[in-house]
Amino acid sequence: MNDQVDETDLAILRLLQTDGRATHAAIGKAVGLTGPSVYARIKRMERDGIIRGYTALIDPAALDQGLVAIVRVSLKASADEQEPFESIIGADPQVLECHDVDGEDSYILKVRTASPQTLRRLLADLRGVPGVTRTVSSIALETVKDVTATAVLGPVAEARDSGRTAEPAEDR
Amino acid sequence: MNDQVDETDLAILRLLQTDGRATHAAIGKAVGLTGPSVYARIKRMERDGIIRGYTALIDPAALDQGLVAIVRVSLKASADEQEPFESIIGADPQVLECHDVDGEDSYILKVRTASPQTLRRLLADLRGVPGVTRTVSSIALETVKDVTATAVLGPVAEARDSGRTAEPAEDR
DNA sequence: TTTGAAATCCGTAATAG
DNA sequence: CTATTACGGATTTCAAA
Repeated sequence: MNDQVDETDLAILRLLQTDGRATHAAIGKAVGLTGPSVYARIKRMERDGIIRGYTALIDPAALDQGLVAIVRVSLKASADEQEPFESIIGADPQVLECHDVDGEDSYILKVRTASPQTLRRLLADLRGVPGVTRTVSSIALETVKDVTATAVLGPVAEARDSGRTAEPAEDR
Repeated sequence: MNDQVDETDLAILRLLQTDGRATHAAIGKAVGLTGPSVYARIKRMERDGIIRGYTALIDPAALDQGLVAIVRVSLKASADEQEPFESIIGADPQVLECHDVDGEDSYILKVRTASPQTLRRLLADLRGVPGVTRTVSSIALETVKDVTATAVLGPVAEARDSGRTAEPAEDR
């Protein structure tokens, strides 16, 4: 499943997550390679889908999207209700995340809006989607942390535990 | 509060969110400016904190961080319990988001781990933090959507039309 | 993986609108 | 005040070994 990602690759990924516009030469100096070597590794990882792309991190407040809310959505338990919901979610740029979760809820969303009023409108839209029976919103008073960078913990090769598939973590 | 961000800036931000490594020349061609003009605008937005940085988007599975969970945390209602919690959250690279929310919960986290076992370990750490009285986890069976790009809906700091523009501003 | 090289790009400066 | 042109230096990208 895991493509070959050695430690040099991990170091490159770490640097690219810190600065997505770092030059190949600078990356090379940090990892002990030359510019073209770094270039080749990056191109390979882009081809393999390990690097999905690059993006600028924008201050949401500057785009008048300063309000964050987590929305838990309950959907009627019939298979054909998911399709319209997910396509609407995908089309709304104010919905940044949508996770199909186990447990009590059907989906958990992270949304960004300009104000409580625009959030209200968004929630009204969500509740209008066929199958949606309930939404519970939690407005973020403050976002303590919000990073996009996936943790780069170490070489992927080692298989410490590959137990079975996800079972609900029963915590309370 | 809003810095001056005109429609050209918005177009640049949109392009940079789509491709954080786009060249100034390419951006310029798209928005009708030359490379140096784009460069000046970008530098200004970086200085103003509108552009916070650049990052590569990495496939979490390639870094063995394929499991996503949303964790709701309840904290004892005393002011001095927040500090240790937030500092621990900030130090853990597996905690990607932490929102201080209103409502029933104290915090809502988004975490990434390798497996249910590592999630279990993370939750055990969280429950060990002084003041934490309860955690409720929802494991993502599938992440339907997960974007970092803030929606760029339209001009923020009011724009009086200077002629016809391609993209009308919509209030949402 | 490295070196080399060509095309492109960046970033500054000076100028013009 | 912002955009454009001009230009030296850096970077990307592709060869070849």
